[in-house]
Formats: sequence, structure tokens, C-alpha cells
Amino acid sequence: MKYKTLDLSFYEHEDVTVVAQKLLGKLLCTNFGGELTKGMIVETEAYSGRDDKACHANGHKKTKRNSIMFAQGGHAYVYLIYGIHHLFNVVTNREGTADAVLIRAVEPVAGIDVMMQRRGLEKPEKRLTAGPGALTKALGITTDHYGTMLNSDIIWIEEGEPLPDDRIVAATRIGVDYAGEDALKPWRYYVKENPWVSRF
DNA sequence: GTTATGATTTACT
DNA sequence: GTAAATCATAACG
Repeated sequence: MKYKTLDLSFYEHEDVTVVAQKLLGKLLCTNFGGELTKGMIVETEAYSGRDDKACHANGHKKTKRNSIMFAQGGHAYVYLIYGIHHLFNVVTNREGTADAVLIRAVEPVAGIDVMMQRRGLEKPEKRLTAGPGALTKALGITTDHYGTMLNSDIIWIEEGEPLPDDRIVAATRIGVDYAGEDALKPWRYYVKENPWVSRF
């Protein structure tokens, strides 16, 4: 039972960094095979295809992998990194603009036992969902869900507790050193003093 | 057809 | 702190 799925217009905002900040505190939900899991988003990163070397769609270069980023906001961009980990992104902006928000960490809210089972853990330790590759495994997200709309009944995002602006911290992104000066952009956002943020 | 590599995690020296 | 795991995709030839 979902109670307040975000409207698709939420994702179509023209400034991807604004959407990245607004996503903090929202609930990322999945329902695969009747196993419901929910996690509050506590860490995000913004990527823009227009002017950002760190983005897979740098320079609006369209490839098979990133083509979903050019679709309208509200699609899920899931892909495999290092042959091991799945990363989950939310596509933003209008069709033809390759902007997306990477979800880096969530705080478990519902279906924690299912998440632990998927991760092979016995206790809800911090690494259950703290990290972009870890949270997708906990929530059961794979490349099968590439291109899924976020108002579907298997993956969606709900309105969460309102998050005061002074709880949001901007920082440089992680793991994109190769992008030169674009790696210095403060496009990473996380919830202040939340223990589930991947790196402090 | 072949080769290099990454928006990472984990285990080990 | 450093390195290995492991594969789809991109950039060659």
C-alpha cells in the first residue's frame, strides 16, 4: 500500500541539483515478488550530461548504456559497475537532457529482514544500505529494472518526513577523481549527522 | 573480434 | 593502506 507517490513533475525540474537535494528524506520503495522494502534517502549525487565530465553522458554523448538518461524525468537508470555492483539513479529533467541523481545511501525503514537476507547479514549493521552498490542489493534492484518508471508498482518514491534545510550538507562527489576539475563540484548532498550516510 | 576500464565493496597485508 | 573481484560497455582494429 503506497500512500503518497511523488508526481512525475517532481523529476522534471530543470535543475538536477535541486532535485538531488529534494530527494533527501524521501522514501525509496521496492516491491518484488511481494517482498516490500523501503529506505529513506540520506545521500545523493547530481550528474548533468550537459556540462559535467563525471557524467556518463558527458557532453550529451548518447550511448547504449546511458540512453535512458535522455528520457524524461522519472525513469530509473540502473547499471552494473566493476562487473559486480548495481547503481541506482533517478533520471531528471525533460526528454533530450541527460541529467540524473545517483542514490548513494538510504536508511532502512521497512522490510529490514528482507534486506538483511539479500545482503547475507544477521544484524542491520551500517553497511546494509550505506553505499550505492550496497543499497541496490538490499532493495533488490538490478539491471532488470533499467528504465522502470518511478510511479510503477514495483519501484517508486514516496513523500517522507519533511527535512529542514539545515540538515542538508553539500560536498564534493566521490569516486569521480578522473573527471578533473568537475570532480570538485559540490554536487553530493547528504543528511547531516545521519549514521547511514556512506562516508563521513 | 579484441582490449581496457569503471559513479564500488570487501578482504587482506 | 592496498588490491582483488568480475563483466557490460566503449573504443579500438
